[in-house]
Amino acid sequence: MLEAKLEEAALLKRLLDCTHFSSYTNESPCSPRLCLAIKELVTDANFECNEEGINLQAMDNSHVALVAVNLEASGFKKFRCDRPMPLGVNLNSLTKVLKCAKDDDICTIKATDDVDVLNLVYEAKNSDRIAEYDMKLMDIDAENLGIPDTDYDARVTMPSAEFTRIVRDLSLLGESVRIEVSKEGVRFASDGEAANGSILLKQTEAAKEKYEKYGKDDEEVKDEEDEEEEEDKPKKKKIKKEKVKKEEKDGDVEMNGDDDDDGEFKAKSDDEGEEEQEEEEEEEEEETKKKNKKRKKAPSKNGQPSKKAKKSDEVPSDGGVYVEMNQHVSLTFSLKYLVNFSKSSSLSNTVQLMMSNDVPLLVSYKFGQGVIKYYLAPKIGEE
Amino acid sequence: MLEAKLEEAALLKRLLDCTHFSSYTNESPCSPRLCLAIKELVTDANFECNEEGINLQAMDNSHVALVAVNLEASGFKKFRCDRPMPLGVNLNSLTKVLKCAKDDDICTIKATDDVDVLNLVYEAKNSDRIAEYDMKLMDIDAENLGIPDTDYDARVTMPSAEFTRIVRDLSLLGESVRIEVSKEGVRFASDGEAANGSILLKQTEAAKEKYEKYGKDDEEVKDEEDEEEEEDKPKKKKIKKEKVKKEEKDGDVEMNGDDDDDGEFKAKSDDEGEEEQEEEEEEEEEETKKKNKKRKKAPSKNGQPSKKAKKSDEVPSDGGVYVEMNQHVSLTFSLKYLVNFSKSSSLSNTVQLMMSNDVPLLVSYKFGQGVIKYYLAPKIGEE
DNA sequence: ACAGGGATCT
DNA sequence: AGATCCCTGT
Repeated sequence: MLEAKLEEAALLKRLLDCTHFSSYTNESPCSPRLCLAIKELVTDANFECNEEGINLQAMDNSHVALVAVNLEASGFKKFRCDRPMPLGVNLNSLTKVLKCAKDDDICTIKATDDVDVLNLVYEAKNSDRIAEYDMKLMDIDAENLGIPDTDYDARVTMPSAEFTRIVRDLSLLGESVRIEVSKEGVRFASDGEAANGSILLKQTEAAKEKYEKYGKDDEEVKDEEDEEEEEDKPKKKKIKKEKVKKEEKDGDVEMNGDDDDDGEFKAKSDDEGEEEQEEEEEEEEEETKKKNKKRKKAPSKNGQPSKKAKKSDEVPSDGGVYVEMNQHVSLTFSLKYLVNFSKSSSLSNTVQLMMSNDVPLLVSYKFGQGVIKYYLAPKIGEE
Repeated sequence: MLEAKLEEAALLKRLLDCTHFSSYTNESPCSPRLCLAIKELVTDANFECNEEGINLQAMDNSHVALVAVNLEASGFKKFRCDRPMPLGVNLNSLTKVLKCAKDDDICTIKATDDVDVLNLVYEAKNSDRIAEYDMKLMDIDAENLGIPDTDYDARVTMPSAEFTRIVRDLSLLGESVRIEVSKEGVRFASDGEAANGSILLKQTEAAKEKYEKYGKDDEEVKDEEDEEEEEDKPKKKKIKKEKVKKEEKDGDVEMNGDDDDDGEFKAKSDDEGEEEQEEEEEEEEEETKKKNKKRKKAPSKNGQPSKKAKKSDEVPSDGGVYVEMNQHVSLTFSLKYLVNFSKSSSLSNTVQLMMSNDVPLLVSYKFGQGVIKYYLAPKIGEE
């Protein structure tokens, strides 16, 4: 059976907003015909549960975008999953049920081995209210969506709010955006009927320092866990750039630091998982203000203020932009999807864009309990 | 070609809010049927650019109201316009493009001589972000809207916030307002189904002193420009009040200090027009904190604080009311337009109402970089 | 505390 | 497409 307890129901609620994007992206007056095109980008999804946590993968109905969420077992206040089980969830139903939770409720989800029902319990912090819901589950073909496993040629790390702002702005003008990473920085450009727009973000030194280790925390954490490569870290950091440029393999590992489901890292992951649990408790203590997660008390330079009570990010949002690239990339994407993706800024102050020419864009938000990744196929042969 | 750089994009954004008023003035619950009546008061406008600055004139679609904006070249951080050129702008498009600017961006607009595209560049203060937009221009018949060139019998100078409040309040009751200037002050009265309202503003001594020279700076500046009537100035100032009362002609000139394009006053206008430009600059100068440019150093007594970095006004808003009149006037206007006009309170703390019986009202807001003037025909034979 | 803008729902 | 509600910014 599965039993997972979350300190705050808010996380699930926000996560579902980010997954179950169905918005009427009618910001494109240029193409009102598209406004109704999306309706529901994702309606059903399998929540794959195992002892390491919960993974969700779903492809939008038009098979252009893919969303993958990973919640680590350590991100829960309590997590137990005796055997792998897929929970076939209708996102509309889950959205409704989650609306019945208050943001600060303690939320426990349970499923028995016959996985035909998901049990959700919302408990007020002071325990004077307990709400319980049973949601029917469905049988979804666990078509394992081939997550593209690419070595990206460019990675952009930037404040999620800025990304949100950019795609929202450009969606006022046109329906697609060309993202171009070059030595001068990253450029977002869109052509519309009324106007064309182009935004160039230059890398800042501050951002470079701040984000240099971002996305490689996994390693650090790992290292820390391993406890033996402490002295290695600094080295790694220093050569990181070179790695990206020279060692495709290692560079990619770093670039893909977010990858969760790769076999070869499994062993290590296991360790992490258990440790993380401990950390979790630690965290709670740390989270004096929020539900943030910063697991290890790593040589954390990301001592983040965690402004509101909403975002649980490790990096302040006032960020600046950090660009890493092996080669110039230029890709065109549908803005309506990116606008949807950018709703994840409620989960993290930082976003990473990973790109290589002619392969899907990866938009990744790391948050305290895991990571949400979006993949979007580029438009091809577009003007 | 045209190249104009503004210290803050916010000015343009606010200006467009004031020009492109399309609001559903549904503040009138009394007449919900009117809510949809306006939709778009002004959709397109020509931005007339020449070496002296930028002028915009537009009439609302129902030809009842007219808006005229003058931005002085001196109000820009940089301004260059090699030859006069009209930029035919769709205000909807410009609104969208301006939404893509952050308020504190440095904004540069450029147009080449073929004026088919307006180029807007938004540069973050720290230059790590540069956004560039190209907006298509259109060909608009430069129907030179006959701006009424009246000698006004009454002028009311008051805090713009108070005017905003009054028209908003009265718009809750009825759809028109009678504005009456008499010796006791200025009265705003509206009759509605639910209630009638009447607001009397009496002139205050403080306001008299404060505003005595407001709107007449033009003259001073003019004199300065002319450079030869220096000795005349003090004289003029002293008799100013008398002028208003005795010499209709001269009084009007003063009262009409803002008029820009009048045929018969052209000769005089010419002087005045140029003068105004200078005054503008004066005003800006006073705004020591903003993007001022102050060319001439006038004997400025309006050393005004200019609170925030937003409003660029020469007079504090805590104002009081100053009334000048040659004769009693009483006129009735549509409140929905006045409510729209009053949005310009974001540009200036002070507003001037100029009236004569049976001619359009002139509502004028002067701000650091120029002036925005609204003309509204009175309702006639109304109850 | 109020106003404006954005997002969601009908 | 319009109206209402919520959130953010001033």
